[in-house]
Formats: sequence, C-alpha cells, structure tokens
Amino acid sequence: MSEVRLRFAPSPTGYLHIGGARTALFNWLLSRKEKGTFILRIEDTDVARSTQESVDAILEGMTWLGLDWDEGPFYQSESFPLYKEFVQKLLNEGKAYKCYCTPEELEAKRELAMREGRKPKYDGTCRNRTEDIPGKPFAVRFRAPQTGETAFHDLIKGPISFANEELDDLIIQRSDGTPTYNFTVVIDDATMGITTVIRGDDHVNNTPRQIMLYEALGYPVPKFAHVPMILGADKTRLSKRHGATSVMAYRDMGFLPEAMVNYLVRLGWSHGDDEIFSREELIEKFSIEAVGRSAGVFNPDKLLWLNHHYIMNGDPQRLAELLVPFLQERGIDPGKGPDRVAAVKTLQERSKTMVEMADGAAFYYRSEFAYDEEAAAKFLKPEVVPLYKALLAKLDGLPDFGHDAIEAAFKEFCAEQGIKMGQIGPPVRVALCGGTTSPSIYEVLEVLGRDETRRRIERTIAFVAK
RNA sequence: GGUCCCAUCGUCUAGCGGUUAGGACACCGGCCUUUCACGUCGGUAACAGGGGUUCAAGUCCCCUUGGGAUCACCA
Repeated sequence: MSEVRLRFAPSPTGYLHIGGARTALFNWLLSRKEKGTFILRIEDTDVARSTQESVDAILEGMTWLGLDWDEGPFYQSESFPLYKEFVQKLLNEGKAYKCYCTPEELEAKRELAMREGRKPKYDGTCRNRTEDIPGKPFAVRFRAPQTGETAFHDLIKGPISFANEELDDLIIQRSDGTPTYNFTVVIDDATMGITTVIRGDDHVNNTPRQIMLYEALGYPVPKFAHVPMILGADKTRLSKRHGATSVMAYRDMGFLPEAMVNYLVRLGWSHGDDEIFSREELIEKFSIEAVGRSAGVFNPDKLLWLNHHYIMNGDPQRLAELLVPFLQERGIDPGKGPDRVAAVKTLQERSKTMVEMADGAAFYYRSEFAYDEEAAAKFLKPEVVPLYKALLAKLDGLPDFGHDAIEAAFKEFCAEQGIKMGQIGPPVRVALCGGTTSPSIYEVLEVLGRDETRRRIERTIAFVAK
C-alpha cells in the first residue's frame, strides 16, 4: 500500500533518445531503491504519429540499458473506453462542459487577443451554456477553478505555484471523441496508482492543470519530480545536430550500456565526488532529491572516458562476444585466427570504444596486410634482415612461448647482439602488425603464436629483399 | 509578450553562513616506456552583476542581466 509506483511513459514517435533514457533511468533507479514498482506505459493517443517500429525501438533501448519494468507495457490506445467514462463522469458532475467553439473560431480569438495584448486563453464562451446544441460537434472542456492558486512541491525544483487565473479550461476530449494528453496522463497515473511522477521539466507548466484534474476526480495527487533537460555543446536543446541522440546508436558506435548508464546518471545527479558507480551502488545511493535543478550539457568526451574505463576493467570473455559484430563489419571472420579473448586482453587499455578495439584487433586476423608506408621506410631496411633471422632462431629455441618467456628472450637477444630494444622492437612490430601502433610486442607474439609470428617475419624478410 | 524554471572552472559537479572554493572530463607540462596506451606527479581554469540581512555570504532575501521551458481539439 505504501510502496512506490513509478512509470516511464514515452510516446512512440521515434527511437529512445538520450533524454528519455535518463528519465527512464531515474524512474527505474528510484523504483529499485525503494523496492517499488516500475511501469512502462506507451502514450500512443496520437494515432497518426505513433508507430510499432518506435515501440520496438524504445523497448530495445530500455532492454539494452538494462532497465526492466515490472508492469506493462500498457498502451493508452487500449484505454479509450476508460477515458470516455471519466469524461462522462466529469460532465455529469458539472466539472466539465461541452464546448461548441470550432478550432477556427478559437484560433481567430487567440490571434485577436494577442494583437490586443491580452492573454491568449480560452474566453469561456461555452462555460456557462445551459443548453446542448443537438447535432453540432463539440469538444469537452474541464471547468477549472478561476481563483486561488495551485501549488506543489517538486522533488527536484522545490515549491512551485501558479495563479489559477492564469490557467484556462483545457480540452479533455476532442470533437472526434478522442481524449487529450493532459487528461489521459492523469487518468492513467491515477488508476495505475502512480505515487511519484518523474518526467522532463517541459511538463512543469502542465502540472497545475493535472493537479486540478486529480482533485476534480477525487484521486490523491502524486509527488512530482521534473528533471532538467539535456543540452548540446552550444547550450541549445540536444538534437541530431549535436551528434547521435538515439541510445542504440551509441551501442553501434561501440559504447557499453554500463558506461551509458553511468554517464547519464551523473549528468544532473551526483553523490559527493564519486564518478564511477556500479549498478548496485547506483541503486543504493541514488536519490531524486540530489538531482540538480539546472539543465546540463551532454559531454561526449566524458562518456568516452567512462566507456574506456568500463572496457579496461571489463570481463574479456564478455568483451570478446561483444566484439564479434564489429569484427564482422570489417569483413573479418572471428572464428579464424588467434584466440579472441587473448586478443581482447591486449587491447582493453587502449580502446575507448568497441569500434576502436575492432580496428586495433584487425591485424591479428589479417595476414596479408600492407605495411604502413612511413613505418616501412623507417624500419624495414636491409640491415634488419640478419636480426630478423637471428631472432627467429632464438624464438625457435624457446620451450615456452608465453609472454614472460618471450620478454626474457628479447632481453637476452639484445644483450647477445649488443643492440638496444629500440633497434629490434619497432621492426618486429611493423612485421607483425603492419604499423607502429600496437599492443606490447611480447603480447602480440604470444597471441599470434610461434608459427604465425615466424610466417609474418619471413614475409617481411621477403618484402625487404625486394 | 504572459506564466514558470534556471545560474560555481570550457563541460559535469562538491559546497548546504566561517573552505587556500574540492573532485572529474577535456587541455598543457614532467615521469614511466619497444610504439600506442595505461599508470603517476604537477599545472591553467569558476562563485554573472548590483543591492541588502549578518560579526561573517558561493551559501539567505530582493532586483538586474543572461539562458531555457511553456502558452494547441501534439505528447
């Protein structure tokens, strides 16, 4: 009875975007922290703009982020009879009335009011009409209180109040019989027993009207928490101009869901100086009151840093699985070539994204790669051939081809040849990887294995001979 | 324009009357080093402005300025 019930209520007119994901995350976190219920509700009363593809995309985004819901998804389009019932109830009680003004007349009045410097609110033409007009289409308006004020204590923003005279009689049912948003949210939240509404702060202006509706309907008013919106680098509302806004696009760009969750929660919320939070820590430490009141700028660099952190500290086995599609995108068959987990381990600390990791791993799987021109000119010279041959002989004598044994062999080799690591390291790197950037060559040798190492060095010897 | 909201480094933020205003990302240096990274040490950088209240204001109040949201038979 006293348990909290929260909901995320997106309208299916597009994919799950960054802002929506954060709102969903805050709802989810609070529900988990309070051991309450998290409900997913699809607001599809705008039949024309709602699509099944959008619903699927939103569900996929939620799932990827690990935001599971306890009830739903519910669809508002399935509750039309319920809304009708409540409209009729308000009509019967005189708390709503039929409005015969046409949209055109309303638009004209609004314009006139604007021109004369008056507020463009409904003038109340039908508010006191006593007789129905048979056969004429009508919308239904809520009879809102015209004096006093409506106030609420926002969990994030604090006390907020509106003078009732600023609000007009909103339409709750269109002339085609369908209900409007401000009415359906209230009916749904009320009948679903939502205790706390966490949503974007573009809804604060709707809140007083909704509170009036709760009161007229005789339902308890839930608590409200309005989360500030997310901005782009230029401080305007985040949009595609600022880069990807779909959370799934971030998966495709090689981001880990835990990095996304960590980033999103820290955008607006904080817990002292802490930056890294596991899912468990978030559930334990999150509180809606600690969410900041001002809008925040989406910072891709910090997301990248977090992603790097999670890749670096992630389970190699799991990362190896996640890497598969990225390798395939590059025309690589992950089934062939060196052990993928071993390869991943050499790349974790040098990959900010899975895309970077795939790029870095490609050389392991490609044997006939071209040498980087600059690197070849600098390191693949004739005088290195004898060193290659001597090294190959040295490597052949190794009983164990593990990292430590390889490292020891290189040290010994340098001493025997009277050379520095800098004289043999780079040429070997280019022979094995094709360029000058790679994981430690000891690791590369180990991952590639003795045979492939020999193959690649011999290939380079042949290349230099030409 | 009306209403509502917001304001600490470039960015995310800590701060809840007394601080050398802290941390993180990014950036710039040093160290480590076979490359790239990782790691590590250090550095640049902020209380929008003005009035109050107070012994004392980044912290409380007011105003100004600047941002933003919203004013539909969209959600």
